[in-house]
Amino acid sequence: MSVDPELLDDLRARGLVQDSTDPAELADRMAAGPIKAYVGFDPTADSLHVGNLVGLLMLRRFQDAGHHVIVLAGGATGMVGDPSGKSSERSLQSDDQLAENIAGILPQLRQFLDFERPGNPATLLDNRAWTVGMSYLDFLRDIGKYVTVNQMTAKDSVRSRMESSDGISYTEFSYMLLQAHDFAWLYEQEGCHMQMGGSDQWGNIVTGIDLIRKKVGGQGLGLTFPLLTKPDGTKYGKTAGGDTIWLSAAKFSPYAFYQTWINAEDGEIEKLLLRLTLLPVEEIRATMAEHNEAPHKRVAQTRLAVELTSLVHGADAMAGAREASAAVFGGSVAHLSEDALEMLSSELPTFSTSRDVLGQEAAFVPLLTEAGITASNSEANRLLKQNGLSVNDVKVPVDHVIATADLLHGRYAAIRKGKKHLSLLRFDH
RNA sequence: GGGUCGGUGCCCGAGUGGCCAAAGGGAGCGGACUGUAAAUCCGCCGGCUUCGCCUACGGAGGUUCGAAUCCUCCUCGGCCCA
Repeated sequence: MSVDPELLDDLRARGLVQDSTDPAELADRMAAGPIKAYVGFDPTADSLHVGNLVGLLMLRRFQDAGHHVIVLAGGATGMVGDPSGKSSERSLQSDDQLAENIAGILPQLRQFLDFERPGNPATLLDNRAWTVGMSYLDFLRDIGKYVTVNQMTAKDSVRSRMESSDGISYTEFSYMLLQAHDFAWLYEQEGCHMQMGGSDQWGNIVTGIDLIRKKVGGQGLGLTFPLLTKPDGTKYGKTAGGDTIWLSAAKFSPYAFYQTWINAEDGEIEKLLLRLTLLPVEEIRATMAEHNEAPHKRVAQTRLAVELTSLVHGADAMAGAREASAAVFGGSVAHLSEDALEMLSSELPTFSTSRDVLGQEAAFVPLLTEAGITASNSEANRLLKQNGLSVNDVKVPVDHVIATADLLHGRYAAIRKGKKHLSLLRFDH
């Protein structure tokens, strides 16, 4: 099986290499033939989010280039909690919660890789398999003996926690050993010689490489990619509103997902295309050139939204999201057919309510709150005062009475909050 | 354990008896301008039956006509000493 010799250069061109072990050796090993690499994901929630996407795609890039990849679910490490990037101790997850989270992320971990590919099928492993049965004494003798506390406390995230008043529990302090053990185990048992991760994982990865050297006498490889950050420097994974951009359609709708990327700002778009899509670099450059010719056409944003939504939610869901977007932002919602509205109701936040309120004085404001369009009646009143609400694309006054005349096809009302937030009310009982 | 300083709205952070629903900044929301962009500007930004009322400044009591502001106890945290 031959490998794509361009992979490492491609990763560099995309800005996906933050740190790596000896670059020359890395290049040699990757060019010499298929190498086996892994990325681990801890089940901290019942879904992965965009922040995890970079790592998943990293594996995908390796697989596509002919390498072997292992995606590791952190069934064991998730029980302990990685202190990296965390300013305070986290509470442990209950067994039930953990099981639920694993069940949620496993399909997502599978989704981006090909487990049937002839020659180099991907492998999914759970570190619980080789950790759960290990006795504490064995762990201390076989792993702990090789790692000095000096080395562990040198790590920034550990150090800052040690200096903070809350301190760091022995449990979280030990996390790094578990991860190092994983790497060593995979090295020995699976012939997996390389670990990748976000830049906050560098310390954990290096600890694993040290362990491999001391315990097995082997030479592990490590590579980290930059964490995806927003223009303000904060981690990606959250929308402007502070909601996490989940990969699960149930937690973050394909429409909302699509819209997130459509709204990406110009200054970010090239970086996002490079790191979050599999589009060839030259094609991205060409898209950017086209975009810069006529920025208002938002070619790059559309490209990003289409690519990413298809990748994460599939072509059908992407098409639905795109149509909904076109309907919402393309023209007047009021002219849509009943079928189109029906379709929209599955994409947009839709609230089903009773026809009783129609024509009632002062029923509109509480309805908005009940429907979750506004957080409180006060907010609804405020928005109305500020001219920020429209029904079927017509701005409505403070004393608006929702009535039969507001209904589209006898049962829908499209409520727009500001410019971008469209919800549907459905009066069907 | 002793001493000392502190816990304010989503976050940071002013406020030491009435003019405090509480300065200022950030975030967020609406509006204008645009390209569903960025930047900028304007407005809003606890709740409610909104000229007023209710809830709120770690918790519980108390002093006072009146407390985020004073007192007592509790609780949590910083720092210093042991």
